[in-house]
Amino acid sequence: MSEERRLEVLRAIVEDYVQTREPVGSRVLTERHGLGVSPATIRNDMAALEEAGYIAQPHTSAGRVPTDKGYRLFVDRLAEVRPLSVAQKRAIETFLSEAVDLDDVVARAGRLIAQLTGQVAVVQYPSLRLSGLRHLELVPLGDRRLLVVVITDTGRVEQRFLDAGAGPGGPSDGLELDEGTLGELRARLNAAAAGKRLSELAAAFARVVDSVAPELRPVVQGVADLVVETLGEEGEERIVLAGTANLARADMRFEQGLSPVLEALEEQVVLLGLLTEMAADGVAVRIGHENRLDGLAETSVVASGYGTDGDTVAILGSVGPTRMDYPGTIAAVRAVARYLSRVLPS
Amino acid sequence: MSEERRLEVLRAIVEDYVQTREPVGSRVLTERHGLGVSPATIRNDMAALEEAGYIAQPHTSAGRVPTDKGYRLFVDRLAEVRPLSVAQKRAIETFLSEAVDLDDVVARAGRLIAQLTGQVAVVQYPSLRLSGLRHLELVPLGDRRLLVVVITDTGRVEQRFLDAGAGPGGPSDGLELDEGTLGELRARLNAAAAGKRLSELAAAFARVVDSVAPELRPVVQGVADLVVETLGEEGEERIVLAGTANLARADMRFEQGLSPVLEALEEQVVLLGLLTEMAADGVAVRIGHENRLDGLAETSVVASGYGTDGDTVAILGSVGPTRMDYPGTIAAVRAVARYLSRVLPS
DNA sequence: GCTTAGCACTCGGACGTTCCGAGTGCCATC
DNA sequence: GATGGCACTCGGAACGTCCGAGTGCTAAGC
Repeated sequence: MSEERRLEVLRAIVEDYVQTREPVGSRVLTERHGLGVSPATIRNDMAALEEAGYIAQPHTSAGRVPTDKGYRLFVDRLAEVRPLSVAQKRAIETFLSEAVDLDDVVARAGRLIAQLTGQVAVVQYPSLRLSGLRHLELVPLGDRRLLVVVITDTGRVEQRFLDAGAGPGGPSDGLELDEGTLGELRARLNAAAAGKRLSELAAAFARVVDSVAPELRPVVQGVADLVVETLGEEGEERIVLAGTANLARADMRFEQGLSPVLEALEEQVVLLGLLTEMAADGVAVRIGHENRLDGLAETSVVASGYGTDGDTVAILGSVGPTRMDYPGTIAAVRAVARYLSRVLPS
Repeated sequence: MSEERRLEVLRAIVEDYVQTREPVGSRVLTERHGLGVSPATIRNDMAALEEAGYIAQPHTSAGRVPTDKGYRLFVDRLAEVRPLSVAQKRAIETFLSEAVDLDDVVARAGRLIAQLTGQVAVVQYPSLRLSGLRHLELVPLGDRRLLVVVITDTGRVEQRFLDAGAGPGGPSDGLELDEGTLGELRARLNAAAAGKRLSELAAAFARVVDSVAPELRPVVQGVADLVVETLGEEGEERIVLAGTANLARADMRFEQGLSPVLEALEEQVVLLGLLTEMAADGVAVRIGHENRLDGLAETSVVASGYGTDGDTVAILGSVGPTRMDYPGTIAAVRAVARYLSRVLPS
């Protein structure tokens, strides 16, 4: 009973099951995959594989089905990379390069993954915390309110309102924040902050605060606080989904129904946590119960980071049933992550 | 056979069916709703209602089920408005007012509707075409590229790249778009455009183009074109969904499965078209086949416009099975639309 | 003229039984 | 160690029966 053949049997089971969605028995295994031994032999191997926890029987007198552990072994040792076709690669490249802005880039990446994998795509916007500041804009709204617009070097644009009259020691009622004053502030703040990461920003702003006229300090401080808060805020991470309809396709029966799956996907905070955990070099795979979320117990997640110059600024991936085409999904996710990194504003 | 009682019977059928999800027969009708007549009488009325197309039998020896036409009559003439509780209203108000920016407002509105109706929420971002321009920002990116940021009076922020060297008669290679020049342009453009709607913008910009130094004209023209294009572009309309998981709940069986429903909801362009069609004073209802989308043949859409000062700038609504609680859904959609209008930046 | 009681009729779905075949584990043999 | 043979299990399809909800119709009643 060679160890090698046993693995071969596992691979055959996984591939067959992924394709047919039926528990696979010893006979079809010998017929459809050229294993060159008899069903009885296979049965012995299967018994061993079941003993070791790689496969299981839904019920007596049914074929075998891979377990999470079985898929894990398959992904780690048995799956062969299957590169995309040239046509597919070109399609990805052109589709992404036609995007008009960051929203569009992210949306297109999602649609690509959903389409290539036939599953649900998850794409995180470039994280604000990992982005540098490109430009800071102050827009007077009248009534002493300011609109602060933060533009990052990853292309995100965030806006916040600031009540310039608020806070202790706010400017006296007579203070005018005219376009000239604002322009000066804008120039100074931008000069101090350009290109800086969150960790360096607070200090840079502090120096600006000290350098302006005393009556302006509260306002500048307010702006500085708001910017730091905006870039650092956990809640501002954003995720988009695509291809949810794929989950409802007939060939995607989930044991527990898809309610829990959809619910898990809607919990953006939790989902984000899962993705963040998965950040790693290259593509990471979480199978079934490996991701702790109950709703995703019957699903696997294939994810990869992306970002300019090897800097990971966010994560994207594909979610599907544990019984998914791992090689294909991994190839698709990797390809989209790569092209996305290339297209991002640098 | 009074006309009045017949309508009463229809109302009872709709209400009972919505609640129980079972075809309703003549007996339970007399028992559960105080109609004061015998089952046989009801049967006569039912035969008439069926003849007129308001109800139907799934099969012989089953009770009756309302048709789309029946729901329509119910909504138009029989449904009583059921105002939300004070607690609910307060919850809406506080939850919306805690939003930190437009994205957050829209997302929260969606979650509210999804939660109040137990269905899928659809919320459109304030339409760019219906928004006025609040502020225009020009950010130099070096290499003669500009980032043009458009901020509307509805709070949306859009960004576009502009290659200032492109186009016929572009600036000579030596031309520097320094901060000073840009500042001047920014001020002029904003002065010309502030508060203007799309229709008036082109003319206003044209005057600015004429007033600047000849070598700057191509750049200014480029910015003007880009802004007009951005505000006018159909593709830039945005929609978010919330509560998709509600569709998968056990009590939401669709005849055709929910695949077509999810697919229809993912087709943002088509969905947007549907919502736009529904724009009207107050809340509009589309029942079953009334909305032409095949995927939504088994669903109804309840939608309402929202916007400051009675100006409708976008639409939001709820999508659920035709067998939905119309009074409750209508009340929820209307309430959220109202509070949203109040919270929007004015 | 509308309402009602009575009654024959229909039909979907629940329930019980049978039957079949896929698939297994084990054992003796090669 | 691999294989053929064999008894065994069990899920699910197929089929028949039965029951009751619900109907439409007719004739009698208010």
